[in-house]
Amino acid sequence: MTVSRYFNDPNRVKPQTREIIQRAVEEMNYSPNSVAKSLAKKCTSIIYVYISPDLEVLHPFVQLSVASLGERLGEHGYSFLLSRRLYTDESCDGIIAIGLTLSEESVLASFKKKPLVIFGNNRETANWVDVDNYRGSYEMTRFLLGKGCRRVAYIGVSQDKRYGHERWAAYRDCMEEKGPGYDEALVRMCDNKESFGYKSTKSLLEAGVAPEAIECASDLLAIGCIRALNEAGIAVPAQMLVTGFDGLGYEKIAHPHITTVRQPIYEVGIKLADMMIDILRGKAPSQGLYLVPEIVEHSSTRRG
Amino acid sequence: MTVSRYFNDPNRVKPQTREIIQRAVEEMNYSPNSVAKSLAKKCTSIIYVYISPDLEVLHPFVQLSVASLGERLGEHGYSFLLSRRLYTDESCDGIIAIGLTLSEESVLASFKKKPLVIFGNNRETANWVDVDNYRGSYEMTRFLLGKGCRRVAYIGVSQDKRYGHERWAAYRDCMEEKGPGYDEALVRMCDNKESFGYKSTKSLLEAGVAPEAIECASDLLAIGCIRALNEAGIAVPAQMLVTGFDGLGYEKIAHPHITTVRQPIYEVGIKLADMMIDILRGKAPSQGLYLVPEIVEHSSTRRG
DNA sequence: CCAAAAAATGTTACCGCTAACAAAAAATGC
DNA sequence: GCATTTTTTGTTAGCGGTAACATTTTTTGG
Repeated sequence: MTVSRYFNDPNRVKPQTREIIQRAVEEMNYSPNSVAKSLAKKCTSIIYVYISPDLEVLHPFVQLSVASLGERLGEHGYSFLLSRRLYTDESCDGIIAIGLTLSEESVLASFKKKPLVIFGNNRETANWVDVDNYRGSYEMTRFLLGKGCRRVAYIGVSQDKRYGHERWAAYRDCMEEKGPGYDEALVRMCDNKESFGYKSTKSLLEAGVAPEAIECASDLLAIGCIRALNEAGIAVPAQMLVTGFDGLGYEKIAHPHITTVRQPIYEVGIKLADMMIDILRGKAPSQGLYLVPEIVEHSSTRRG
Repeated sequence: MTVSRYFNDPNRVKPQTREIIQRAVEEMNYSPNSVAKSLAKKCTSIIYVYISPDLEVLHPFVQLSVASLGERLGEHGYSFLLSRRLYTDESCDGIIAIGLTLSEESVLASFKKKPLVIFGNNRETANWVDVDNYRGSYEMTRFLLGKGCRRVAYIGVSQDKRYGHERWAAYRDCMEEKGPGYDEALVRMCDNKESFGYKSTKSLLEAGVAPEAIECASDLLAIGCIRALNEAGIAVPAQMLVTGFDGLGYEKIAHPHITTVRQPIYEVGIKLADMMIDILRGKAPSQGLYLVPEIVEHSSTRRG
């Protein structure tokens, strides 16, 4: 009846009637049933956000979903249903997937009915947003070379993580292209944990390769790195520059604060949401989007 | 028709028919529309999880909701809709609220239609789950006294945070009841940041109050505390014991690893979910539930 | 003041499922 | 084989909205 109009476009009911309805609504504490609405309109205003169980719960990308992604969807009138399982259920308007593994990608087939946006560069299947790890890492190496360092050591995350490989490859390429060349003796690869940063640094020091800077593939590694340097009596940044990667909070726990490559995870969330909304509104979106991380300098590379 | 039965209880259709349906389902890639189901059954299998915007996005309690709470709800067939705004919309079976402020509590009135479970000890309004900060802190002080320390210093989180007050009060009471009494000279209150842990420790050292142990109200504070001690050449734990509170990951970044009071945030999520499910199943639940945090000893208090 | 146009409201069918009951088919017992 | 019970399937109405059209009321203009 007219009440439906009242809720969807109050201007389309006569002011008098509007008041009558308003009073009645308040009196009976009525609010429209959005389930019925969804059924009738064949859209739910719900976006299904899938976070791969492969991602640890404490992963910052999990937070991203609650933060910027959720906010942005909310601004456009969408709710989001978080899940760590794949449902075939389709009571949503679209799906945003975070941290998809290859095997999970196959399940996407069954999801083809609904628009899909992925965090990660799935070049073929769907629209995606990703952080350009390669470029961030490349620029960090260049940044250190620009500071006059020649012997830049690298503590990387082992290659079975895609981001670990990308960051390392960028370091290698930059050392080749803009620096003194790539030297394996200056490189250590390990798991992304504080204690491995510590061990790798010790290993570098013991090897006597005498670097002028240590570039770490994560802030966590850099924290361990700085601890090892402290123990060895090597001052940061006076005697050694140290850099990290991520910029999600850990860089400010260490002292000195760590110069890092800040991953724009909030922007990722925004872009994921925007891309989805564009699709739902019928705009043909860009197929893929790389976000460029940015170097944030702190005291671990500031001399004088 | 019979298809509905097939989906809800396959045993209630004849095996032959079952196969026919099965084949048809596969052929047309059919899956039941859960929106229509919700409308007909008048329940949605969706739990609305409200996280107060007052909580920083990076707050571990935000993660908890994605982790254990979400998992548990999922196990029982519920999805959860995360939100940082209060909707009057009622397309959910129940509401779980995290980090409610007092002003938000008033909005609960409008939510009375749906069962509500709160993280925090709202003694009056609703069912709740909370962590017993007082008890955790009390036991930590006792733990240090039990190690033979008499002069236990305290770096606390300022009192405008409820947990800050509770933890401090427990320290005070324990020092009174089980120790040498409460001495304000041994206490510093500050914001919950690494740098304030550092400053407060310096302040304690400069004041010459000569504590044997420093109890910090959070692991973050303890990290700063250890840094200050390192700088001053005071060895932990050899010359000074240090403890933290939270046990959410930070305690393992510092060296030595910090003895802490682990907040059972995963259990909180489980309990919140269980409480909600109990209510939805018609069981009268316990009104409130305190979860007891637990001391986890690491090397920052281990001598010999 | 009346016809025509515009604004406001009402009517009907349907979104896709389930509950509750009705009917038909199969199994059982004597 | 027939009545009775049990199992299986079908029918109907309705969940609470919306779209599309129909109807009524109000406004407008000459």
